[in-house]
Amino acid sequence: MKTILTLARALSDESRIRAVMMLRDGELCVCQIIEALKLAPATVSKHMSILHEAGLVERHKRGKWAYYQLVRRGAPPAVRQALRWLFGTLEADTQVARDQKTLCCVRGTDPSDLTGCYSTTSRSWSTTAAASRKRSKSGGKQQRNISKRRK
Amino acid sequence: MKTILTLARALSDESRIRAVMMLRDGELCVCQIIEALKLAPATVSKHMSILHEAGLVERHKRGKWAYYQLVRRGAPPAVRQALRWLFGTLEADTQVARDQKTLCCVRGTDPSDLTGCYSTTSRSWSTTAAASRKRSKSGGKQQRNISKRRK
DNA sequence: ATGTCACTTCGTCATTCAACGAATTATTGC
DNA sequence: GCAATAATTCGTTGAATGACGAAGTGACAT
Repeated sequence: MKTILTLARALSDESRIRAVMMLRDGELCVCQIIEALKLAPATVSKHMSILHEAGLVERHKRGKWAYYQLVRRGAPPAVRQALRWLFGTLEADTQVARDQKTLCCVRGTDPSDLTGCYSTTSRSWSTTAAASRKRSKSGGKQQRNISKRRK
Repeated sequence: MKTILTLARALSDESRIRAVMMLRDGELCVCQIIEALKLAPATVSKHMSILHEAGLVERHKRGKWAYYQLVRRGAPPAVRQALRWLFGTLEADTQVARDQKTLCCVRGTDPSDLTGCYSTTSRSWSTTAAASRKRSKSGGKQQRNISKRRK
């Protein structure tokens, strides 16, 4: 019961579902997930930790980067079944498709080129937003200070 | 995405999971679920409404009683897969087993013999507990909504 | 019609939780 | 050593959620 409750809770947040779906094509560095979700590092870290505790993802560090990937063999049936459920249901989801498109840009990039998330000269979120905007080539305006990511 | 989020949220509460598992062997009256979960009527009603909105259960009234049952055919794949996931994972769960044992007593009882949940003279939960204790071995088979007995 | 019963809905309270900035840890490079 | 970077942990805040009692709704009995 505790198992399935932890799993259901882990999957009851849109950002975490998106993160799981993003990992379908292979491991990702935390900074890449931050890029795609456009959330603060602290928030993404917490999300990944929740997914990890539910047994859905594995973590391994390489250098100063932390990479997450979906659990592989050895995963309990409850977890694998939950993942199949997700994959099957979100096959044609628009948000998932958008994220995959975003990851096409991010995946080919070395983590060291994604710097900006942790800039000390300005807030992380705004730097993150600015960086992503620069990458996506629109030098538009910048939404300040409030991020209302509520599901 | 909305679908799977609603489903995951619906299944991220222990009481609701227990309710779903209890319905595996057939429909139940709300008052029977109240008995088994030992929660206030208002709380159980809300839980069932959340399960209903997620597409996991159906509701139909007979007389003044409301019965819930698991969705049958016609249910979307996402829902059926979620249910299979639950059933498979909680196959040997101790809480689910306890509930089934409780339901052995409650299922054979006519809803009209379960009165006490809505007593106005004392708190519902304590009355509920008292009623369940009092109603030790009342025979009687599954009957329609005919109140054959007044207390 | 009046009352009772079986919920359901409403309003409230306490807890949980997602989001963030700040502080901390860990790793790399100078 | 020291600074910079990547990620995590900590502490706070506001929104969502679960619990309940009270009030409302509809069905049935008298």
